[in-house]
Amino acid sequence: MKKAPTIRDVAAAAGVSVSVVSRVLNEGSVAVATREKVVAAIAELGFRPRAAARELNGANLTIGLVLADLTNPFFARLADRIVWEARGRGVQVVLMTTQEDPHIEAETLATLLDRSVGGVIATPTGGNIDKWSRLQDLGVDLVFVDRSIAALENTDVVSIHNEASAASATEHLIGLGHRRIAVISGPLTTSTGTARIAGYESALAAAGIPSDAALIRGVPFRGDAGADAVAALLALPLAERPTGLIVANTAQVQSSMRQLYQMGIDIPRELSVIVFDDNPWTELVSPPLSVIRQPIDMLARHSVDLVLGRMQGRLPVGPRFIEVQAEFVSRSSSAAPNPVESHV
Amino acid sequence: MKKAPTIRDVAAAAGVSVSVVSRVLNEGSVAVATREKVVAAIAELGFRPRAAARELNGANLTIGLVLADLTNPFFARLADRIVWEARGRGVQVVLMTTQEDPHIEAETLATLLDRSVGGVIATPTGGNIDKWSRLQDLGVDLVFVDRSIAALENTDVVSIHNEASAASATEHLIGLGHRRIAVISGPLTTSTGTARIAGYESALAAAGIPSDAALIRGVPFRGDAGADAVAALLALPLAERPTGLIVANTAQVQSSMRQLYQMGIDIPRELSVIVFDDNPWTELVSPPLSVIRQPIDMLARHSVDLVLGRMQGRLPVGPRFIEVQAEFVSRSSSAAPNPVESHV
DNA sequence: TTGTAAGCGTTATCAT
DNA sequence: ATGATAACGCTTACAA
Repeated sequence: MKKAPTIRDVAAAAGVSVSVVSRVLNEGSVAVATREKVVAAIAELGFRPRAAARELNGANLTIGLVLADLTNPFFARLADRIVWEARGRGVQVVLMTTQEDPHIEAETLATLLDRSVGGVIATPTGGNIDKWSRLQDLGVDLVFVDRSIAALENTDVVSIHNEASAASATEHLIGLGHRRIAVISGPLTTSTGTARIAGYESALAAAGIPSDAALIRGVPFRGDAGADAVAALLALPLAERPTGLIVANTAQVQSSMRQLYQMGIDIPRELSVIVFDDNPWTELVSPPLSVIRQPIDMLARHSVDLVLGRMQGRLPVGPRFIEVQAEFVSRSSSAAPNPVESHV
Repeated sequence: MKKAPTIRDVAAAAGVSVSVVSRVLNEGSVAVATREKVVAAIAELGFRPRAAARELNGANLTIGLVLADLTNPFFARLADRIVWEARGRGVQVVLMTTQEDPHIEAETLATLLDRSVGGVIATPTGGNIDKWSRLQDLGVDLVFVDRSIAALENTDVVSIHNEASAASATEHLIGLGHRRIAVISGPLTTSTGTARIAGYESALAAAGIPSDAALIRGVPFRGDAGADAVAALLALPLAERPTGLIVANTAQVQSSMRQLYQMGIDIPRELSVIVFDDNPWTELVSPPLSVIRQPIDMLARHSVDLVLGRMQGRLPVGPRFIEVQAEFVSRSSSAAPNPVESHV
C-alpha cells in the first residue's frame, strides 16, 4: 500500500513549481519545453490529480444521477447511456435511487450536496419542490429527464414529446376502428401522467369520440397498480368495456401484461394493446407488442450535454425544454376491434 | 446562490472551537452540555460536512460500482439493490460501466483511484489483472460480485453457486429424459463460463452421459452470440441435435430466445429450454420459461457488507468467498423430449 | 512564463 | 474536555 504521488512530487521531478504543473493539468499557459518536462514527469510517476482536492476548490467533475427505480428497464437503460455519455466527457456519475419515495429523495438531495456535485440529472418524484429549488440556489445545475415539476419553471427538462406520443398511439387505435380506448398511466400528479393522458384525450376529441372517465386510469408507478387497473377495466359491463388499451408508462406494463395473461385475454382479438417503451422483451412475448419507442440515447445525450453545459456556464440563461420524438412501432398486439364485441 | 455553512460557522455559533464540532460529528468525547449546544447550532445553520474535505483527510464513504452493462437486467437489478443497501449504510455509490471492454475497465479503475473511493464492487471483464491488483495495493478494498478472476486469489468474491446451479438445471433435463443437452454460456475465460459449464458436465457425467463438445458453447456476452449459437446448434444433423438447451447467462437469453422464435422452434416439444436468471418477463413469454433464479438481494447485501467491513477493517484477513444458493424455478419451457425426435 | 503563498473545509496532533 | 494549529492535495491570485 504505497502512497500516490502528489502534484508536488511531479513539480520536484520536473524541476518546476507546483503552479506550473497545475497549469499543465488545466488550460494554463506554459512554455512548450516546460510543458514537455512536466508531462514526462507526470507519466513517469503515474500521477493523477485527486478529485477531492479539486472539489475543495470549487471544481467539479461529478454529476449526480437521481433515478426512481433501476428495476424499471427504461431507467436502467437510461442510466446505462448517461453513464456512457458522461464517461466520454470525463465526468463521473454518482447514482442514487429514490424508489419513487419523496422521503428518500429528500435524503438523496442532501447527500448530493455533501458530495458537492456540480450538476444533477433527475427523474423527480414530484415532491420536494422546496428542496430541489434550494439545490439550485446552492449553485447546483439541475436537469430533469423524462419527468418534470411544473412549479420549477426555471429548470431544464429533457423528455419525449409526451402528448404527441400518447396521441399517436391513440390515433393508431382509432384508425383501426376502436371507439372505446382505455389508458393506464402514471398519477395525474406527475408530468408524464398528465401529458400522456392529455394527448390521449386530444386524439379522442379530434376524432369526435367522447372521453369516458372510467377508461382513464392514472395510477401509481410502483406495486401492482397496472394489474389492478387492467382488472378493473375488464370488469366493466360488456358495453362499456374497452376494445383498446394503452399502457402509457413502462413501470406499469409488466404487471398489466401479467394480468392480461392471467385473465386469458386474447390479444388483439379481445383487446388491442399498445405499451410505452420498447424493452427487448416486448417482441418476445406473444403476440409481440406494439410500442411507443423512446429514443433513450437521445435523452441521455441531451441531459448530459445540458448539465455539463450549465456547469461550464456556456449556455444562455433561461430554462431549456428539449423534447425528442418517440416512435410508434406497430407489431401484432393491435388490430381492428372484433366486430361482434365492439358493437354495443 | 448562497454559500453553505462550514464547520467554523458552527463553532462560532456554538461558542466552541472547530475541534469540538468535529468530535461531535465523529465519535469523539464531548461534554453533554457542549454537545447539545453544538448539535443545536448544526441544526440551526443546517450544516452538513463536505465530503471532499473529509476525503482529503483519508476518510471515505464512497464505493465504486463497476458493472459490465446496465442493459442486462441482471446487472440493473443488482445495481438497484446495491445502491439501496449502500444508502441504508450512509455510503454513496459511484457507478461505472465497462460494456465488457477491458480498455474501458482500465480507464474506469484509474478514475476510481482519483475519486479515492474506499472500496469497489465489481463484475470484472477478466482482463486488467495487474490494474486490479494495483488498486488493491493502493489500499482500495475490492469485492468481485457474480464473476471473479482466478489469478486474484486474494480478493473477496460473492456469487451464486455456479457449478451447482448449472448442474441442477442439467439434472432437471436429464430427469425429464433428455440425453442430448446443449449449453450456452459465457466465454471459458470467465469464471461464470467455466464454472457453469463444469457443473453441466459433472451432471452429465454423474448420469453416465458422454459430453459432446459440439453442444457446449462458450460465447461472448455482448452482441448476438447467443442467437448465433442457437442457430448453430439447431443446424446440427437431426441425430446430433440437442433436445434440451440451457442458456446459462442472462446476457445471452434475450438473443437466444429471439432466435428460437424466429426459427419457429416449438418449445418445449422440439426443444426444452432453461435460462439463467429470472427476469420479470420470463413468465410473460410463451411458454413461460423455466429459470435459475439468482437471489440478487443477497448478492447485493453481501457485497456491500463485505466492502464496508473491509473498509472499516473489522474483518479478518484472508479472502472471503461467499456463495449463495440459486433456485430452480420450473415453468413450461421444459418437458420430456418428444419421443419421435429424441430417438436417434 | 514561472514561483510563492494563501486558501478550500475537515480531521488529527498536540498542548492546555 | 477543549482549543490552536498543522496537515491533506490542489487551485489561484499575486509577485517576480
